[in-house]
Amino acid sequence: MKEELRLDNQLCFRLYTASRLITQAYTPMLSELGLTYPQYLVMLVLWEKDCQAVNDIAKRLYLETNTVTPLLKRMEDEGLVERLRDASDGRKVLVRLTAAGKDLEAAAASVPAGLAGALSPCRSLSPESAFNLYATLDDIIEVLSAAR
Amino acid sequence: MKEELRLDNQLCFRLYTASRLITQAYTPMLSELGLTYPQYLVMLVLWEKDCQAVNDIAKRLYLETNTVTPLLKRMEDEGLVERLRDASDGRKVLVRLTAAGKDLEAAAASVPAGLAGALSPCRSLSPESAFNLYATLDDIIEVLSAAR
DNA sequence: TTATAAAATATCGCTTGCGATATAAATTAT
DNA sequence: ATAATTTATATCGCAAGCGATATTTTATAA
Repeated sequence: MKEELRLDNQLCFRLYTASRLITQAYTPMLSELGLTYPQYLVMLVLWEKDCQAVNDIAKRLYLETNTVTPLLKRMEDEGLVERLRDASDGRKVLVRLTAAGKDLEAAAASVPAGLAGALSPCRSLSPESAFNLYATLDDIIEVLSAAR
Repeated sequence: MKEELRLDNQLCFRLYTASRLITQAYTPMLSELGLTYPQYLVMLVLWEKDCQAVNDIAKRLYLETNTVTPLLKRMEDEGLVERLRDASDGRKVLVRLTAAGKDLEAAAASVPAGLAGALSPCRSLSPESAFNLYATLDDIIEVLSAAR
């Protein structure tokens, strides 16, 4: 068979698998907070800057609004956020943290360290190589998101 | 806010985003072949070695059988594979390429080059740094899949 | 001003992905 | 040999993720 079609030669397959496995590593910690992984990402966005429009959140996460809208509705049902029309632009829906949503940040503070613990056996994640990994992934993200 | 909770400091978010964007970069090429990205991965597995049990395919892709079973059913409906009980072990279902599934390999031969083209503006994907990226991702995959 | 276009969000339909669980076949223990 | 366990696959329910499309509001053009 063609060498290029070998699974082991696929960058995408590694990214896809590593991404899924890391999400799974988060799951037990996040389920204690009552969050899924994409919901956690939304919370990170809102903890950085509260009260953002749906579109702003979607862009920040490189997701489409048709993914984010139902996600936010579920989070509203959970009492994490509230959604309200922007008075100055009736098309926009602003998403704001509830008190419970704000409180969750303190509980989430230990999550990054928990994940670092799960990844600690990775010898190839030295500070230097992690830095290189970040740079390469950022490069890929920038190139492919610009192409869209 | 805590520095560790900043979205830009999340390795996982980069992997998650890069993975999704690369999958999207594949989509136009794969839809010409009538494949989704996970279906393409199954085809890569079967082109390497035809006639494998559901479980073997799932393990190779680090997926659960409850993901792979319906995926394979859809591929059977598309006429890409056929599924048959293993005569020597009635629990197993063997998955075999149809003639159409085999023929698709030739048409897929240009896909890796197409993706390489989409990624070609990435200056940080030199052969050397791609090699490092592979090694780091393999390390993460090995550590996290062993932890499960 | 009125028609047209653009922007923001939402809806619909479909495929993944996975935890929990069920079913059937093979293996092991008693 | 029969019961208990393990293995392999499948079913169910739910949350993403996204292409295509609809709806509403704002901005722009005629």
